Amino acid sequence: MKITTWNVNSLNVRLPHVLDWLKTNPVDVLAVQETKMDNDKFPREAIEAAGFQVAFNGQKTYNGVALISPHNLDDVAHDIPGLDDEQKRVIAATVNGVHVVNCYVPNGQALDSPKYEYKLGWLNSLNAYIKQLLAQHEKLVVVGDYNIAPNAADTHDPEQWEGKILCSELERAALNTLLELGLTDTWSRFDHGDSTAEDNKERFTWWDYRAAGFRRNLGLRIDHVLASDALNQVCNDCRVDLEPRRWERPSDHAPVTAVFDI
DNA sequence: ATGGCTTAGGTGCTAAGA
Repeated sequence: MKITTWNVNSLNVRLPHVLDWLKTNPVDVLAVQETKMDNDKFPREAIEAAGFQVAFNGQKTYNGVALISPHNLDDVAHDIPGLDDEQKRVIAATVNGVHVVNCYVPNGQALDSPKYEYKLGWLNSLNAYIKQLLAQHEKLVVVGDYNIAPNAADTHDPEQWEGKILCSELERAALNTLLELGLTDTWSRFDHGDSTAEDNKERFTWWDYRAAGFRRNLGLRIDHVLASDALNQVCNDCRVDLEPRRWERPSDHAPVTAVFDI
């Protein structure tokens, strides 16, 4: 079973990329973030016509998440229970017995921004939600754009990013709390080359559009596939696909796929 | 050099992303 997370940065713009990528990458679940469209604008027909089931939770202009699968999406759930949040950032469903939670974690903007407080509170609520789900689902994956680089090596320039948004102590602590509930960052288990090599793009999932960020590999690893113990034990790969980042008019994020022997 | 580019909304610019 293959499960992919991809921040598409507008599904309106990126739908052709998504459908093209799925043709050559037959994954079991594709979790997308930043669809940036209301539910009544969602291209359900185009995705279903390509042979997929789809569930979506969107809003105009900002945020928005969706799950795409060739299999049935069961027990679809939206948002974080008990969290009063206008922003559409979470959708979950069960696919072939695996419960998949797709998250678009708030960016936070800067440590002195109210958005940073929102991000930390949001992560606190996510942790409580995932704790409940882990008690209910042995096979659980929590995927998405976390907007957190877990370690210094997950940035192109650890000195530049030290303590900055996406890399701050409290953000990393919130991610660690999530992992300590019983999840593993599957990417970290596999070899991705020299983590200090400037030209190694395999270690990042996002590159700034500005200043030729992709060519110069000004990247961060902020998109993750976290797996419960039962799934982690049968995970045999997790890696980023750089190809769609090279296509014309790409998303600034690349897809990350984990493979499970189930 | 805290900019660089890309998106949405709306039609000239601002806001937001990370």
